[in-house]
Amino acid sequence: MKEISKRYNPSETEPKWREFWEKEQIYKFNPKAKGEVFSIDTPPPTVSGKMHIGHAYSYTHEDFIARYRRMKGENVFFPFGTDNNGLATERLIEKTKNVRANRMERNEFIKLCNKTIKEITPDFICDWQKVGMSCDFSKIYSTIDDNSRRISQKYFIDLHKKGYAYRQEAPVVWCPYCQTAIAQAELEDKESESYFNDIIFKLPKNKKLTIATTRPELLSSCVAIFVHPDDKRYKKLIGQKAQVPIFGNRVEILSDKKVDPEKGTGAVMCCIFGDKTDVEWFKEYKLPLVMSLDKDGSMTKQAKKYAGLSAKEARKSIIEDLQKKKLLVSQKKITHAVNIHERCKNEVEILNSKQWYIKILDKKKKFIKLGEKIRWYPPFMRTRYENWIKNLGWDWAISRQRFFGVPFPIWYCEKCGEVKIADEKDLPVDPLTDKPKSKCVKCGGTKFIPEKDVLDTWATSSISPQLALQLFFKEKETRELIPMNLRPQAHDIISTWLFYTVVRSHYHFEKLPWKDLMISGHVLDSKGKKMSKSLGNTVSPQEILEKYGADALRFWSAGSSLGQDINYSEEEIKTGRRTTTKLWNVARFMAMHEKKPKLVKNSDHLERADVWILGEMNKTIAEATKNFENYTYAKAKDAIDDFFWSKLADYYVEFIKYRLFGEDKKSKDAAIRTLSTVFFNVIKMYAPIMPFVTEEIFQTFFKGAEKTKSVHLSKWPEELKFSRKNDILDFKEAIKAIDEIRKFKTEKGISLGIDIKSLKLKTKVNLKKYGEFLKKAGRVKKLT
RNA sequence: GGGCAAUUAGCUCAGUGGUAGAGCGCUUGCUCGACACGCAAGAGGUCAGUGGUCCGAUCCCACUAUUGCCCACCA
Repeated sequence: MKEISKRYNPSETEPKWREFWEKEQIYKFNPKAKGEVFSIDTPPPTVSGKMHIGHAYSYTHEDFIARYRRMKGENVFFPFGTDNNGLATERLIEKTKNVRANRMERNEFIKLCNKTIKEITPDFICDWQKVGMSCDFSKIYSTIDDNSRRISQKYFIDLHKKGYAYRQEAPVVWCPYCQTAIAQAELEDKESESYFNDIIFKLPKNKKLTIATTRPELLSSCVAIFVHPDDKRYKKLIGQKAQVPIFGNRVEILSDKKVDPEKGTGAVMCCIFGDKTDVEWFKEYKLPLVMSLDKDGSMTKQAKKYAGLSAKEARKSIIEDLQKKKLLVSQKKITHAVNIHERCKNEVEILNSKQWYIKILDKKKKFIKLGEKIRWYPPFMRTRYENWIKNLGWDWAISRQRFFGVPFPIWYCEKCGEVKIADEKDLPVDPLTDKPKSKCVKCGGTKFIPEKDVLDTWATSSISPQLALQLFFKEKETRELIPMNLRPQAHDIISTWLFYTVVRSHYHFEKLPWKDLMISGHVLDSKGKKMSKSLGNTVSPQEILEKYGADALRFWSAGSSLGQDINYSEEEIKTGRRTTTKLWNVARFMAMHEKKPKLVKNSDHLERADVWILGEMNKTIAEATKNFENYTYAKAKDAIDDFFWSKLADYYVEFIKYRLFGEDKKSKDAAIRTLSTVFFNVIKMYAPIMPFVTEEIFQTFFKGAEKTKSVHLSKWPEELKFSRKNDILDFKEAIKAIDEIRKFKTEKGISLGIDIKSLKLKTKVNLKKYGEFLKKAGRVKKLT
C-alpha cells in the first residue's frame, strides 16, 4: 500500500479523478443500460469566455441530484450542450475581435463567429468539468451545429404546418443599435432622465390645445390627439381638428379611457409609435401608418427638414424650433423608466415591419394550466411563470435581422410571394446559398427570394430536450422519453427558456417537457448586492477552484435552500475545505487500525456505542435520502454534516479509542467494523456534494468493500437493520455523565486527557459499563 | 401600481403550536494515542411591529414597516 499523505490536497487529487472518470467513462450514458432513465434537461450555457460564479452555483445543484440518482441505480441521462448563436454570441465576437457585424460581409462575420466559437468552447467547457459536473461530455450539442440547425428548422416547419407560425407586417419591438426585431422577453427597464414638454397645438378660431410629451421628435408621426372622454376641460374639443406644430397637418382629437387626465396636460398625442398605447390606438382606431423613425434610429423623409438626423439630434432641433415659434410652453425635468434591449442596453423603439411570429397570446390560459401540471421546486416560483404569461402583450417574435443564427428554412416565390418551405430531407438548409428543388406550389414559379433573417436563439434552445435526446436516441424514441424528469435552471429565465420550452413541447408533442422543475437563485456578493463587472464585486470561480478546490466550492453551493439567492462567503468555502480535511483525517485514523475495510456483518457483539452510532447513521440516511428526493439538498447536507462532525468524529471516534488500542479482540473488531460501516456510508452520502474527496477516500480505503469502479457508481446507503434498540437509550445516559466530566475539567483548566481517578470528582457513572473511555472522558460535543 | 419572497444570536442562515438552533465570529482553556484547516467549555436573541385565533403563537390569520426580486408604468 502506498504511503498515505498527511494532508488532503485537492490540487493533486481533483485532476487525477477527473482524468479517471473520463478514461473509465464513469458518467457515460448508455441508452440500453439497466435501470429506469432519469433525464435532465441541462441548461446549455451561453458561451461567453468563462464560467462565472452563478453558473458554478446553479449547475452544481443539478449535479447533486444527478449523482444521487445515479447512486440510486437509475440510468441518469445528463447531457451537456452550449448555446452559442444569436445576439449574445455576436456581441461576444464583436467585443473580443473588435469588429462590427453590420460593417462586415455577412459570410465573413459568420465564419469569424464559427471559428471563434470553436476556439473558445473547449476551455469554456473545461470549467464545468473542473467544478465536477457529471454530465456525459463525450457527446455534446451546440445550438448552432448542423444537427441543432436541422432539428431547429425541422420543428419550425412543424410549427408552420400546424399554423402556429405566421408572418405579419405589424408594429414590433425594435433595437436600433442591433437593427433587429426583438421579443418582449428580451427587454429590461432603465431609469432615465428626460423632459416633459408642453407643446401648443393650434385649434380653429385661434384657440389652443397644450399637450405634454417626452418624444417631440415624433411630432411628424402624430396621427391623433387623445383626451379622456369625461375630461370637462376637453369634452367640447372631441371631434375637432388640431394643427400639428411645425408640420402644419391637422389631426383629429379623439377620446379614450386609457388617457390619464392627471398626467401632463391631460391631452396626449398619438405617434407612430411612441409606446405600446400608441400601438393599441393605432390598431383600435385604424390610424394611418406614418413612420418617422427608420430602422437605424434615424429620422425618415416624413420628418422633412429633420430627415437623416438621429432621434436625439432631431429632438434637440425640434425643441429649438418650437421655442423660436413660441409653441413650447414649458419643460419639466422627469425621470421615467424606458425599455432597453438586454443584450446591448440601448433604448428600443417600436417600428412597423414584417416578422415571423409564434402564436402564444390565444393560448395564455392553456399555458398557465400546463404550468400547474409541472412540479415546481420551490413551489412559489410558479407564480412568476403565471404572472409573466398573464402580462404578455405580444406574440413571440422569432425573426431576427441578424447573421449568426439558425436560418429560416424558407424562400418566397418571386412571382406571387408564396412561402416556399424547404424539404425535410434537405435540412439543414441555408436559403441564401441553397435553392428550392421544386416549383412554387401556387403559381409554378421557379425563382425564389431567400429569407435573410435568422431565428431567435430561444427558438432553438426552447427545443433543448430534442437537441439533447437526439444525441443518443432516434427521433421516434424520444417521444417515449418526454416528459423528461427534470429541468434545472435559475429563475432569471423563467419568462424565456422555461416558458418557451413549455410552448414548444405543447405545440409539437402535446406533452409537458418535464415532470419536475428545480429553480436556483442567484449569487450575490458578501453584502447581498448583485454582482456586476462594473461594480467590481464579482468573484472568479476559477480562483476559488485553485485555492480551495471544487469540493469546497460545492460545499458552499449546497448550503442554501433551493430557489434562495446566496451571499458569496469565503468563510463557508473554507468550512467546506475543513470538511474535506476532516474526512481525510478520519480515513487515516481508520486505516491506522485496519488496512482492509471490514463492515458490520451482524449485531452479535456490537457494544452500546456501536449500536448508538449505527442508529444515528440510520436516521441520517433516512433524512438525507428524503431530502435528495425532494431536491432539498441543503437539508440533506445539514443532516450529513451534523452526523459526521458532531456524532461520528467528535464523539464516536473518541469513544472507541480505548477499544482500538485495548486487548479485547472482539470489542476491537466490533469497533472497527462499526467505524468502517458508518464512515463508508458517510462517504457515500457526501459523494453527490463533494465528488472528489469522496472518490479519493473510496479508492484509497474502501476499494474492496464494494465491487464498483467508482464511489459514484456505488449503491446509495440503506438503513442497516439490527435489533438492539434498547442500548441506544442506555448510551445516552453515559453521554450526560460525560458532559459533567468535560465541564468539570474545562472549568478547572485541566487537560482533557487526565484520568478522572486522580481527580476529586464524584460521579454516579458506572465505569465498568462504559469502559475505560469514561475515565478519560474524551471530547464530546452536545449529543441529541 | 400588481405579484412573489424575506425579516430569528455580531454575520450568514436552519427551525418548531408547548422554556429558541447551527456554522462563522467572539471569550476562556486545552499540543488529549486522526485532525491547530483541531478539541473542550462559554457569552450572546422581546424570533421586525401591532392586533386576532388558541389553555398556550417565533410558528396560524389580518394589518403595518423595511429589504430584495419579477412584472406593469414610458403620453
